[in-house]
Amino acid sequence: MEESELTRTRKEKISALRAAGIDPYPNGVRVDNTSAELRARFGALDNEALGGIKDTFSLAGRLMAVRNFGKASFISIQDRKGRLQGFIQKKTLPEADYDLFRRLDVGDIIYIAGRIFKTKTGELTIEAGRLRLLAKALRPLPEKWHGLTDVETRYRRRHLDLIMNPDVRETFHRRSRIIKLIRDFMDSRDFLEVETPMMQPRAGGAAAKPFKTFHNTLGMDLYLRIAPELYLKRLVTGGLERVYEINRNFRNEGISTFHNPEFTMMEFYLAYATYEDLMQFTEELFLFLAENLFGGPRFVYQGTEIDLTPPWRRTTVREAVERHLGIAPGTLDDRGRLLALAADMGLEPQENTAAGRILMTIFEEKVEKELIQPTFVTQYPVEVSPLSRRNPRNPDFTDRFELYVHGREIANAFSELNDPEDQRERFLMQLREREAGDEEAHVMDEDYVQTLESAMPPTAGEGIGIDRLVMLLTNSASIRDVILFPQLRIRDEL
RNA sequence: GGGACGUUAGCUCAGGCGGUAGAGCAGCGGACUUUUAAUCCGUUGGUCGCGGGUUCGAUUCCCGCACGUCCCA
Repeated sequence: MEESELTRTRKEKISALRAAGIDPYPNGVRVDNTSAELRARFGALDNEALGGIKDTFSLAGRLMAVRNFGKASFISIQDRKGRLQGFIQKKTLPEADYDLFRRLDVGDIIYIAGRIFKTKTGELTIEAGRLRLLAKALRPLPEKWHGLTDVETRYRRRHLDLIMNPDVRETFHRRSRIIKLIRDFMDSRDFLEVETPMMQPRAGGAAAKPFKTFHNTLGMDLYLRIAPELYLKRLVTGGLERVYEINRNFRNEGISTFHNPEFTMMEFYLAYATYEDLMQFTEELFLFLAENLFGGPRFVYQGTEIDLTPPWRRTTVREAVERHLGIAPGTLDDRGRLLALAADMGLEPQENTAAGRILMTIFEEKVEKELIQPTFVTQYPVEVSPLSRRNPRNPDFTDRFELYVHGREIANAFSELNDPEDQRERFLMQLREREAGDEEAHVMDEDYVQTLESAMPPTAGEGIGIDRLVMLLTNSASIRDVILFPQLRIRDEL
């Protein structure tokens, strides 16, 4: 893009500053305070009390506003904690500093130091006795009243979004806090945080298409991981017993308000536990987060109150579908009835499609979006659960649950399959699906089967989608609002 | 992949049934010592997303494309 008149003017200002012996990008300045510290210390004092304080305080940040009254000006400085007002007077500043002030633009990074007082409107203010330019901005800030609202620009120029929109800063502060709280919770349960490969020779642990890359020296294909699952279970087999990882997964799939190609997942594995233990564990974790964030189990997401008070509803996939369709319990166990139901819905399953897959299609199409309050959906078909332990009473289904809140899957967990021979059979079943054209069927992983042959303790494991959880807890409608740099198509122009 | 909507100044937005466009903020010049969207006077700034078609003439109409948002698959 052609250089704007505004930028050209600013470059001329920089030249003029340099000609006057002023470095527009100096370094080494120390700042003693943040806006919030000063506000906390002095915000409650009146001018009489403040007048007794002879110390000077310094503040650095972005110049967000200038209100000029001839020989006096009010400025607004924004740092990481908020904003504080500065008062600039010709008579209290060194002449060189005042000259510099006249050359500043909104958007510049500056430093001021001086005594603190309150204006007659009661606003806490630093009366500048010194002023420095720390970094000159060449581009103007977005409009001061409406800010930056264009969604595309907000994502592509996140720095402007963060400068202009306090809500956005708050969301990402909260995201960080949530992840810290999760770590606190996991630590309190004696878990070990680990890191496992993001680049894997086989992309296993989930049903998804991977991104592929190539290692030049090793001369081998590698895949960005779609899940850390198989590595974490190797660690459990190795005796670590309680492990978790909070890290990115990569799935080569569509992008939507709930999907980003790279997303953050916490996976954890707990030896000597079952999926039923994890339901309680999940309730406790979410409640811990809500207590810390909201002071209780209830919060509002997109206009709907969500109540995390345990115990949460539990239902099997089949019960959920039967109740939703208003059909008699057990109906879905009959393959003919199942096919007919699917056909009625226009789902067109193939004659040879596994019953479990048809059931899941109906569930995903019709039931998922109805699960508003937190709900554990259990007993997933074995066909779609190649790493889960079979239910002892009904081996066509697995001891697995997914957690749904506000119609979206937030977590997925199961009692882990630790029988190496069953695991090999499951992989072979997946291999047949893959050969039949299912690109998301699990790959064969002999190395993992060999791990299980060394005996993995009975274990339960769970994955929690951190971005989706943060969406819920920050009332964000789109996953792009909780990921700092969401994936967008590249644009040629700047 | 399909549908709807959007793309006009740095930002937020108007507008034009076809004759190359306006406002506010920002910028620039000026006034102003308690404002906080400061105010007042003056003023600069545009390949109207990109490409093609129709036309004497397209930013406007038509087609295609790009990018984005939302919805559906």
